[in-house]
Amino acid sequence: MSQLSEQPAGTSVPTSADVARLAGVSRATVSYVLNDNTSVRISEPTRRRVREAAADLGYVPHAAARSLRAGHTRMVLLPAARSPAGPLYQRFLTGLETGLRRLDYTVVQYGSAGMDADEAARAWAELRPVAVVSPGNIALTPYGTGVLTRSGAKAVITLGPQPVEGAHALVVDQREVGGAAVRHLLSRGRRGIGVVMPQEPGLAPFAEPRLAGAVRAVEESGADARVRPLPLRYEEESAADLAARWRTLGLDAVFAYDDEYAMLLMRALQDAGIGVPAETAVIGADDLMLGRLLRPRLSSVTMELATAQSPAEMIDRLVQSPGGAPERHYPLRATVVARESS
Amino acid sequence: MSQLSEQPAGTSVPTSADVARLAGVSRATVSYVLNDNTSVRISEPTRRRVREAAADLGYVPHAAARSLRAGHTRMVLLPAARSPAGPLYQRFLTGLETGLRRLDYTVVQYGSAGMDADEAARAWAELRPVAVVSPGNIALTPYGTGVLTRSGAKAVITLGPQPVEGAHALVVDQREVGGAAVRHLLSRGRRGIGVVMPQEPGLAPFAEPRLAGAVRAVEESGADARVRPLPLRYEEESAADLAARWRTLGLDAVFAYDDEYAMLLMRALQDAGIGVPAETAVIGADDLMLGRLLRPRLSSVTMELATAQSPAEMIDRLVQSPGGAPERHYPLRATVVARESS
DNA sequence: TTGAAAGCGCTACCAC
DNA sequence: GTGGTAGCGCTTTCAA
Repeated sequence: MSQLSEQPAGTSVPTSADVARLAGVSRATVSYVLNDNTSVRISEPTRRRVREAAADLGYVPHAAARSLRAGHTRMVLLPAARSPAGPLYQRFLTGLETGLRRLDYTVVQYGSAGMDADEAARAWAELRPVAVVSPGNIALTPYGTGVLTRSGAKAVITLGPQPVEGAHALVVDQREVGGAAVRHLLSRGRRGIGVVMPQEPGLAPFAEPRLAGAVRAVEESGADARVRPLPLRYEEESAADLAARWRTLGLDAVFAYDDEYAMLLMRALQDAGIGVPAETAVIGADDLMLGRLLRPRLSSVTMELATAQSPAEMIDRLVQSPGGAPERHYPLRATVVARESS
Repeated sequence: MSQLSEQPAGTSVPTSADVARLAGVSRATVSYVLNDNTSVRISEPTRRRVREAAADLGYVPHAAARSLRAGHTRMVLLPAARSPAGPLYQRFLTGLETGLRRLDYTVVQYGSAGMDADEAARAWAELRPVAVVSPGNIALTPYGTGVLTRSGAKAVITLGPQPVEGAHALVVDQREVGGAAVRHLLSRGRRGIGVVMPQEPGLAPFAEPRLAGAVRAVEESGADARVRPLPLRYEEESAADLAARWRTLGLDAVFAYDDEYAMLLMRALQDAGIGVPAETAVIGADDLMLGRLLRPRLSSVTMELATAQSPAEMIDRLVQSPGGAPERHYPLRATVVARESS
């Protein structure tokens, strides 16, 4: 058994008072030393004694007590995304976390499985986060933002396809994705354009605006073209059904929602003897590696978040000067990577 | 402006004292009512007055204050997995979260980007979680588990490929995956077996044991076969290089680490004119949908966690009766799904 | 340079 | 039935 005891039932977790006792100083001094408080001068020997005592005891400050005393936390809460943590969101998350950590925030993802929106908002509020960044597929109601701001959150930010009343928004406008895809297909001379609508739950908030953007792009182009939504489940059978009906649909192109659905559909089309791109052009989205491995190589819409400030800096700014009118940012850039399938 | 004010600078967040004042009762009564404390009888009119006051003010209890008073939290902390949130881990996570929430725990993922292991453990300990479940690719040292248990964590559980001293472990023994793949290939009469070793950072803790399992499976089979590790980056170029050298390697099969690497490599082999499975058999792992869409259809090793108790129940049990010897569970079942590529 | 003490919001013990 | 109040661990003002 090591010298650091496993607290066998009786022993309790060390507090700053324990450190003070062991170092032979007061709790105030402990606090000064461990927080490197500059507004007070502590002699070097004392500092060392305190640090050693803290290390010996394995002392770790109690975040709850600290923030209770401080009257606020530095916690940024991210409701954990429900369904598909796509590569874009994954990158966003990593960047945000590192950025915020650098600014000395604590980043916490809160899983809210099986709560309704307002219930979840109250659960988040109990932690008194200084900011909440809510991904698009998590419901955040105006009531929810109210609860959060009233509980002390200085910034409530949504990432969804649509803004939420009362909250700042990084509007990831999915219409751009559909628009870019369709403009590309039109420029290739395609006029009968299918748009895959995934039937998986949770994808509708992304799929609907992509379709809307596709429709709008056709309208704006003035071309004599049409857009047709194509419901599809992420299963081979569903894709085979669609492919079997394909020639009755009179389409010569399809925007397949994303690369994974594109792969599914393209495979089904090819198996049904429909030439890609000869007879039907296919384009996906996300520019996954897998698209480059298909034959024909899959065209895709890439997305990136182009914000003036980094999201972390934006949050920091909103936290430091709260109370401004809700901001709306539209940072999504959609670009087509044309390969062989379109 | 709605009746629920946005706390314009001056107003502060409502406390139970505010609720008490508005309801004309004491803070104690507020606490009794809002927590449905049964050991004390409160009249129905009073209950209603309190609830109404709380709702009017938008009162949300302060988790930090509550747990400070209680002396413990019900927070289960999961260090956020760094790199690849594979489908297996994704499912595990969702199940764990719902299970724990049902048992009234608060589940929180803590992003520890860019901290070293011990630093991270201290950061987690500040939140005084009652349990910590650490995924495999997050480093957890014996020192780290010490810090956590000493700070009051009743259960520290690792999910990694290897157990950690002092912590309970759900050992996801990756060797099984390599073993299953290789036994399958041997049964197909293959004798020169390559094992892809991804060069991406963070995958080594998974890749190494898979290789080890592959080697052991060959030894145990007594077959006159050999295993050869094949470094590969997840890039077309790297795969093309490997494919160009393929015939010099004298291999007739490859376990490609997972389905994505398998797809990459299979494509490169085919492009280099190497027949799959005629000349070389290929098998991946994870049984992704994409494998079924390839031609030939990709064989794969599926994994599932088969635990006696659900992980949530296991955590609850460990929390309720702490202090037992570290448990080791080996819940990984690896099964081969043989398709056309092997 | 250090220490004593107040008080953050909450719950639970004990009086009334 | 309801209220007063101590005290969880921490920081910070004020005194010494």
